[in-house]
Amino acid sequence: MIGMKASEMSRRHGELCPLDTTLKILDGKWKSIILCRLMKHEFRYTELLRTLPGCTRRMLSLQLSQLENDRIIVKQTDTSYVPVKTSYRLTPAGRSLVPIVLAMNKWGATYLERLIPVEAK
Amino acid sequence: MIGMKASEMSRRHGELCPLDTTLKILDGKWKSIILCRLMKHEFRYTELLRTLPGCTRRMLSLQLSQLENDRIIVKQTDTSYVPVKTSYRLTPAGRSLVPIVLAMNKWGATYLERLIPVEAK
DNA sequence: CCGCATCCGTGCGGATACTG
DNA sequence: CAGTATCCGCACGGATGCGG
Repeated sequence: MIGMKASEMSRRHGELCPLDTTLKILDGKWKSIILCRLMKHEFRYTELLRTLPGCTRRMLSLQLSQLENDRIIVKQTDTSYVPVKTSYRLTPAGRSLVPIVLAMNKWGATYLERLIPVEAK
Repeated sequence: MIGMKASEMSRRHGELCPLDTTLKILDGKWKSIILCRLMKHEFRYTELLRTLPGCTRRMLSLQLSQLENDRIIVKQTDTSYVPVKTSYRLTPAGRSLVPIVLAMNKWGATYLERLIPVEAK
């Protein structure tokens, strides 16, 4: 089950569930925030790393390669430089996910606001 | 970190991230499908269990109690019966999540369709 | 009918060191 | 600069049994 694509993972309930496919794609400690970065513009690897305090190179590589396997982002490697320059940007599929990510972010913000009075009592 | 509410969990990147709050609420093997069931109508515990092939009582209880802690669903207990009758339904917060769940489901379906030609080659 | 307690395997993510 | 390799702790979820 390791290294499997999200599209192959969503048969957990017997049938293939599109909702779980989407959730699986977003599942990973740094994926959501990486998508938030990449929806602004493309990023270099180290540049991206610097915007993610607490994220190790290992984790960044893992999350990026999973997003790449799921065709949400693409890596571009420019070998005409030494050391090599790589950059990451959203694919069409990745861009089509942006409105949903924004909707989830907005829902979460409202949820947290509404929750404060409940938590405080 | 165990038994923590989703609202308390989303500080992983230092700042509180509403997007991660939303993802955390949906994070759990059976939560998405439970929400799919409860958006139709309320369910009894065992009735719900029968619609989730492969889900154990332990897992159903776990997922339900987490959704309850996050104020997405409410449990109603009718003690006038023996054995006790319990049922679960969406809260206002839970109902407000439905459009997003539907959007994710739709996005996932389109994603899987588009992927088939890519995977096949 | 509706759970909770316990034990346990597996995989995620942290820490650290190494490389083209 | 942009990764990979290895080791490891811990939480998630499966299996099973008990209880109000």
